[in-house]
Amino acid sequence: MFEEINAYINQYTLCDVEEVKFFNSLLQHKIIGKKTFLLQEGEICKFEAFIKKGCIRTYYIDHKGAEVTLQFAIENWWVSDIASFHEQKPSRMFIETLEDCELLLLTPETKEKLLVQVPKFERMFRLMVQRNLTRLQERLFQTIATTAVEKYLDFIERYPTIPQRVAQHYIASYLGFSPEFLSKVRTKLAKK
Amino acid sequence: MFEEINAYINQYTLCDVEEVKFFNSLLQHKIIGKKTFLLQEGEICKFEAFIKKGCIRTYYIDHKGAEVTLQFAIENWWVSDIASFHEQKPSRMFIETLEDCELLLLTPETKEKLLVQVPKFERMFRLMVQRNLTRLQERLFQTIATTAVEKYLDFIERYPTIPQRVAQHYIASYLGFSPEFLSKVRTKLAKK
DNA sequence: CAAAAACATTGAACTAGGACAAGAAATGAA
DNA sequence: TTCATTTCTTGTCCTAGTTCAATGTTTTTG
Repeated sequence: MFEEINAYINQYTLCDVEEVKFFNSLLQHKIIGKKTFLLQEGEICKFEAFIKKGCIRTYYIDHKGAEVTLQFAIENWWVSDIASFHEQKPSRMFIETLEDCELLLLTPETKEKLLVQVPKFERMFRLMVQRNLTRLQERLFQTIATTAVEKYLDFIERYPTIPQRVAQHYIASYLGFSPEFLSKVRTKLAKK
Repeated sequence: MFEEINAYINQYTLCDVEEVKFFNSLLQHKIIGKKTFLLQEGEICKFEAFIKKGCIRTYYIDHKGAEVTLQFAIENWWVSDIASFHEQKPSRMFIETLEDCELLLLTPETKEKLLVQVPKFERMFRLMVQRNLTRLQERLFQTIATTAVEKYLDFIERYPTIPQRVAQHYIASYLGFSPEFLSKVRTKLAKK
């Protein structure tokens, strides 16, 4: 049940058996079907979810009604709206399963319990957020500085398994352009 | 000397006098003139700098030679290349003073010492990075989903003091468009 | 397995913003 | 206080990406 997540945390902190046991005891196991919302705009995010199985997408809706995908998360990733989760304030985003999923959840309460009992997890979460931040800085830079073709090529190189798992227009909404244009980019690349 | 930074950390954690003293003892005071690089691409970032006085900008240079500004930092903000600092690997970015500055610096060593001696600082740094991440998520969304006019209006509302302190073309490079176009946006807005 | 729904492709007309060039204004250094 | 440098503005032409609409394809569901 906990192999994947324990392997994950081991990348960040070395814990003894008791600590790992305690950590595992706090996790809530959840199975959920595809095309289901874990969070919708306006709700308060009650979870940080580790994905054991499946694929999840987080996105915003802009004032013209268009979706902007923030993240695709697959096995061994975490999903949450960090701001909403930590400050327990209404979220601006949607979190939706794209496939049937198997998740392990922390709640604000269990996370807090964990951090109080085993403070070394503070460091792990800090490092996780730091990586995330670094990645997002790169992505912002790319979004501003590169062309559609470059963005697409970088995406399929960086996340080679995602295109096989999610609809193409979701990828367009991640890269920041229209589905039609992504289609044109792809045919252009295919011709070469 | 330490009023500002101690007020800053008090927002995040309550420390007793001894802890604060220890924290302060680790900080290195630095005065540095304007138009000076604290970090250049390829170098390893040796600091996290708290700004007591002055204004600093961090930016990337893309493969066409154009600058993309990641952050303007002023009094009571921190600047660093987090990825380079923590992993002690070469940076992709430039950090440059725009005004004469007075800084308080942590190095990888002093930060580590602090975290070992006073682990509650782990939490503070985690929360700092989390806020940063949240803000960057919003900014990415905005970059993708809004027009130049909207971006500019949001910028001057969010950071009203920055336009008086930095050259306009830096703001353009933050917002992700050309200086000429920002100028046109501004004249258009002025006419209304 | 058929019908419906969701998704992808292609083309034509359009637009937000870019690139370039030239001049005006501000800042700064001696 | 002048000359040089940097910054800002304005105009013209150009292009990457959008929008809309039509058609084809794949997936889902009853």
